[in-house]
Amino acid sequence: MIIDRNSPIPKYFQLQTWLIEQIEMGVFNANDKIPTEQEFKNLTGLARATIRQAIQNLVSMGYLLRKRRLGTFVIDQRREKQHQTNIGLMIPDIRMGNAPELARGVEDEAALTQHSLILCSTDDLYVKANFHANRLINSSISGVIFIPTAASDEKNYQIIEKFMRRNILVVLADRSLPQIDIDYVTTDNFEGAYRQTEYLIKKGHTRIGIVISTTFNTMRLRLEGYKKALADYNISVNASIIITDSLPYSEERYMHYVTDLLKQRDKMTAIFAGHDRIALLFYSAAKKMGLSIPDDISIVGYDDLPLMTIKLTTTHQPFYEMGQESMRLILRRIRGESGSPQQIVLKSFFVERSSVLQVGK
Amino acid sequence: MIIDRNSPIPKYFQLQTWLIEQIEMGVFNANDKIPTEQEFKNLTGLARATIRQAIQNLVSMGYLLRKRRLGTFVIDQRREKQHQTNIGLMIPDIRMGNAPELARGVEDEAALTQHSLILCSTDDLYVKANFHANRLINSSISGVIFIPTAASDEKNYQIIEKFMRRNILVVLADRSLPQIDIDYVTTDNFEGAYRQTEYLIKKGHTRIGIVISTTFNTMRLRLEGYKKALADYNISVNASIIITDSLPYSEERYMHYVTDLLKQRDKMTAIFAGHDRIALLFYSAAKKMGLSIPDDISIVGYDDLPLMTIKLTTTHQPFYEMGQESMRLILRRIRGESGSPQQIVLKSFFVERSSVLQVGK
DNA sequence: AATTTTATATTGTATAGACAAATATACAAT
DNA sequence: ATTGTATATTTGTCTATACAATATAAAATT
Repeated sequence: MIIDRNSPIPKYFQLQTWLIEQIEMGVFNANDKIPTEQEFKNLTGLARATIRQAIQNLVSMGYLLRKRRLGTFVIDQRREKQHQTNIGLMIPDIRMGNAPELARGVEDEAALTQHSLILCSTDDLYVKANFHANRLINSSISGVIFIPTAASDEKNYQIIEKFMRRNILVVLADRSLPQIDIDYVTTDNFEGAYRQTEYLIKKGHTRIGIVISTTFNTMRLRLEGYKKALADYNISVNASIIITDSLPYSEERYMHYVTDLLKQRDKMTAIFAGHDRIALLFYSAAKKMGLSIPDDISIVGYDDLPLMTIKLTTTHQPFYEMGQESMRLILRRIRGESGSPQQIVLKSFFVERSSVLQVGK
Repeated sequence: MIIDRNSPIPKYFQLQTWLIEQIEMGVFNANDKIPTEQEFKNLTGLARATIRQAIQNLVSMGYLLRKRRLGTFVIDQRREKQHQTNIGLMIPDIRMGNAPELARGVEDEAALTQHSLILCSTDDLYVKANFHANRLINSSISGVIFIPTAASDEKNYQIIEKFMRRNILVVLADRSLPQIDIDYVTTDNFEGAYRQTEYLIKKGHTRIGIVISTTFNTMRLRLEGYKKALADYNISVNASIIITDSLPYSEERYMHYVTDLLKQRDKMTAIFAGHDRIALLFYSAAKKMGLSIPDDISIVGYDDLPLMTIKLTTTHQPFYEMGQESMRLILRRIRGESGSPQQIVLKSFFVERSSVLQVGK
């Protein structure tokens, strides 16, 4: 039976753990009435006070609710979860690129339903992500928006699983991971890059270089988009002006690539910079080498950072909306919407400024 | 005595409320031993089980701690507060200027003690600040770093008081408020502006204009620093080239001021832009008017935004450190450090680039 | 049909008493 | 000096019992 009278474990405690087990195993479901004190007395042979002690403990632990004359009922744990109103945002660095836009999108959407945003910067490192994950789990969040780190896919899965094991909702933003079926929100990197490369071709450019990191699948998709556009227009490219690097972006390293490429500028008339910060390196390097953009070389970027005075032709990614959508996904799941994982791909748009010259004709 | 035997209020409840009163009134202090069950029995005439019921309730409410053989002790509520590990950051907009730097400083410092940062953007509006304040209070934070909004001082006080009434620690960052004695962290805006103006003077400039908002005391201090430097060097200024505005910054309005000022450029050789974003407007406007910086006019900014390609001479404000210091102040208070409110003024430093020309000589 | 009363089941409050477990302290034995 | 033992104290566990309060459901009354 439920109670072992020879055990040194207190009887009230035996009853208490048995009850918790039943609830967690779903034998007693949310809002179910559990046996009355009298029934437990008959069931276990314990004194009413002992039974009360067990039940009372579970009441103060939030498992049970007692109603005079009516009985004792199991509290809906999911409902309780709705009262947890914190959402984690794990982002490489709030100071980087469009991270503030994304954060603000999440925040505004969260505020609509009285949710709060807990900010965690991972610096793209597994160790930091893991550290913050543990903290977030401890402070009992109901969901997390996670931008995978630059670590291996395996490591990123570990982080995600850690959340999922604890019933914390996970949405990936911007970057997705292969072989994992989970809600995510990203932008049309392939299409955006295709569109942008096509624009260069239509501006008369055929010799188009690219400098891009391949750390994240977003970047790899941009590279694919660039290649597809060239293929579709039957343009073959000199492999020496396709510069890729699997390590995360660093200014010094990329400054080398940029300078190298500018030195071989007889090989090309335009360059696709993997993102706006790389494009800016071209502006700096060009200035040093006495070159002018777009007169000596055309440049396109990607991201549309707020650059104020530099008129860079680029693709705007809707980071604010990405934040909003990620948050909306989590909220829908919190509300109990089930169904297969959703992949939301947001439209980016091309912004024509004046860093590309019309050539030929 | 403690228990009224004729009252319809349950006796255990009477004892319980009496105990809470004693604790909250400080009759029983943190770590004090309260009477034993036997003593309470003699004191109140209640049965031991009834006394236990009262005490047990306070244990599960977190007021008391029982130790076998030793007795029952009052838990240090302040110590307990350390277990609430969320800190609010109320900032105008995470996307604006150096807000991400500050947020990251707060976050990194908070992470050291396992604290989390809840991000709230106020858009410099009282209503939003109030909305977030209510939310933060509900999610039980232990402290808040508040950057006062552009609303009246009175309204800002209301927000602060709301937190203080609930024993939530408040630290002001960047902007301080008059007539309120509270912890704050800011930078040496007066000195920074003085230093910068002095630099212009030493570069041979005597006719120096300024465009600055006076909404916040940080800005007013910069204006004071500018005026003091000129006075110290016996330079009198044409009031028409001192342009101030008490409304919060808006790009369109300031573009007018900037353009106006550039049109009267015969009146001056250098301009002190209240902050870097205003300085950037000068770059844009100058470009349109075919002017060159610094050849036609010298510009200094303030803030040291990451501008990449523009070589603006400006003053760097240590926003990351400001975040760190704000967080450290809160942590010290959480740890129970008392003492009068602290005002921390961080040193900013002048960054000489190439937006100022040597004149005269 | 609507209202009031009554019965009853269930939890809530309260008492009395007994023994168990733990631990600080003092003291004894090794 | 360490280890073991005894003792007193305090909280912990458990039983048995009694009556109170409350909400539902059934019965009685209007």
